[in-house]
Amino acid sequence: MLSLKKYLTEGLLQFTILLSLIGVRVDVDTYLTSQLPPLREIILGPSSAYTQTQFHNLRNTLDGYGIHPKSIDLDNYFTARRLLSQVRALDRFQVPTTEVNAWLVHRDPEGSVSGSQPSSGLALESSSGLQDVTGPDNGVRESETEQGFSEDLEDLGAVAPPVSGDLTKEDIDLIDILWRQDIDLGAGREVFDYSHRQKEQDVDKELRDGGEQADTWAGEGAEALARDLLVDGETGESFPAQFPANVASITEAVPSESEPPALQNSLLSPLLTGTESPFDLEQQWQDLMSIMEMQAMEVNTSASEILYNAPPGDPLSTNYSLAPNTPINQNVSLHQASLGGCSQDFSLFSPEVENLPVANSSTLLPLVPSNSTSLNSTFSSTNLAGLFFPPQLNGTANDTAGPELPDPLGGLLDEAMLDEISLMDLAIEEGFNPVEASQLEEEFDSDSGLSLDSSHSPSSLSSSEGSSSSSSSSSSSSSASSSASSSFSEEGAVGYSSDSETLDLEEAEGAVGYQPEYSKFCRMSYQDPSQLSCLPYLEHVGHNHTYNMAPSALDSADLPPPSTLKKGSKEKQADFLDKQMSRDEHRARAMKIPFTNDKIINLPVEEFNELLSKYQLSEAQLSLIRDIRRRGKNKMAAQNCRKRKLDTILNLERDVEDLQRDKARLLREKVEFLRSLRQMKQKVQSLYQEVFGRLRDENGRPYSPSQYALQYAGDGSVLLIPRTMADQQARRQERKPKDRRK
DNA sequence: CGGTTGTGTCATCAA
DNA sequence: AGTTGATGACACAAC
Repeated sequence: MLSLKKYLTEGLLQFTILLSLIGVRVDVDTYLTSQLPPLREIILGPSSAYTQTQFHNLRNTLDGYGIHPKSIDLDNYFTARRLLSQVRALDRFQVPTTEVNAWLVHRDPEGSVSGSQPSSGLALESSSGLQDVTGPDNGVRESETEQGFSEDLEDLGAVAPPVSGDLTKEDIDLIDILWRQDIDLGAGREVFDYSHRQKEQDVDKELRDGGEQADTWAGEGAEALARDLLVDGETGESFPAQFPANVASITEAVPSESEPPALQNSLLSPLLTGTESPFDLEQQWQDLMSIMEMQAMEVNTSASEILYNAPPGDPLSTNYSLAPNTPINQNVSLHQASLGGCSQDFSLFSPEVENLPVANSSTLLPLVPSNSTSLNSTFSSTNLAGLFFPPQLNGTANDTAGPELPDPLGGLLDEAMLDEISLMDLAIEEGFNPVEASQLEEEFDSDSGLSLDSSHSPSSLSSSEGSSSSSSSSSSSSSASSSASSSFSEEGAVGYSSDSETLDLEEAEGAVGYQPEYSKFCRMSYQDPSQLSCLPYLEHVGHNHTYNMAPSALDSADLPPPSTLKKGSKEKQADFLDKQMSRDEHRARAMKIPFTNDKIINLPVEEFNELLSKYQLSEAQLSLIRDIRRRGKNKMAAQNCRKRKLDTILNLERDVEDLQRDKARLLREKVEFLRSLRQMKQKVQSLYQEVFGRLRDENGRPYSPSQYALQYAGDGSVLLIPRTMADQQARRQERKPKDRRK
């Protein structure tokens, strides 16, 4: 029994590990097509692993444990994978093209090497630097990946150090393209796509090696930095080369001198005051709730505890809270103090700033509306058009209520997301070892082979089972069928039908001069002492499983009874065997049933009826035989049922794990996306600020941001329009997505 | 001694 | 209609 348990436990554990490991890399399709053909059927249709036949066959192996569960596990595993793919398809962020692009990038790590590797190099540097900087604050983080994640999150605000030399041409090209898109198109969608392209690159790298998550995550920051650098370079002295095409349409001339920071800041403030759409709010609620659930599930408890207990001054939260705060703050001087400079998009998130998260929060938070601290306040307005119509000066309801509502949620969500992601994804996905997986796979194959080996119907005895029972049963059942049948077939049928019917079973047992040889060898096939010694685990089995033996084996086991046994040992064995006998066996012996319970239970119906017809059995005997058969089969069925139940539970467990991992991945992707979006917004804001600040009216005076605003036209041109018009259009733009959602 | 676990058994349903 | 498998429920033994 203990060995059986151990075997079961270890097997399940190993297989669980295998599946979790495979879950990181394995492509379901390959399994479907090549390795496990039945799985296709299983996935496409009802699980064949749950069919009675298969289960039954598997169960008729040595013990059934460790073999069948694997097949079922695989079945459920792939079902889980399918479910997971569906979950992935949910696209909770409502991002068109997210899935396809992401998968493409995932599938082809080579293709993105040129574009992503340098970034990852940058990321490494930045992350390491950040790690050094923020080390004391993040002392609780233990694993490398966690650190990477955290650092990456820190990168949300902290841009990697300027290592522009590492940028490849592709990087610069990409940056350039994105830059132009930002400028030319001026629509939220482009920013959105860009952010996703960025995200895809990150995800790609991430998938390629979970251990490089820090690189991946920080890579984006590095890329953003690259863009930033590019922007800075272009916005420094001369007007950006990409700009004039659009700026040409501006109604007023654009002086080339730099603008006073005050004006820039006053412009930047409204820009950063992104309006939060109800959709975002709802999504964040959902995410928040899901995060709560995940917390409750205590998955990766230790990691979660560690991460959730991150110090309040953690750069992660600080970045999230600080960055949006400042823009919302409409005080020019304050804004200037926080942002430091409009041309420096990410100066706010420089490591120096991160070094003093608490100080920043203490200084900045009080200046900010109480609940307007969230990256969502800046991220929320995916519609850039709204971004370009700074509304705060008009003081419309949308301006105040809209962006502020989701802020507290956003802050919670972001922190929770970060924690969750780190604890979920890293704990589950890290440490995937292909070699180990292959070994496990081999193990699985061997096991499956075993199962196949023994997965024949009860009528055909498996070799493994034969070793355990049939070989010994050969002696016993042979004695039963040879000696017993020879003696019982005449005697039994005729002799004791009368008294056996009336006698109590036990009485009959004791009353009838029952040959010990019969009881010994007839029923328990493995009760030969020599055989028993070879099967020590059977000693722990309080019940016999002789019904597992195939009749053929029993039939083929017609060997003469071991007459050489000494009487003392015989008695001992008899006692032992009596204890080993099941109730039905006792009953059968009491009723002098002339064949083994194994036969009774495992023979096919035809053979069983044939066997019954051979003997002249009383009604009580026939009834008992049918009961024995029924109970025996039911016992097997119950065992199968229990194993199946256990497998189902285990599979559900694994499904939950997979879903949680997937959820963590999605959340991480969302963080990536939000980060990208925020960066893009900041960039757009700085550009807006710069362009607007360079505008002069006919008198050479700058336009007042309270009266005028820049607007991107659909054709990419930029117009200077009165703010009232801009607000109207912005409101119209906001209404659209709402209607679309309905 | 009570809770847990494993097992056998019965009743029942469905195929 | 009988057989068989699946499964919930229960009892019992072992731990």
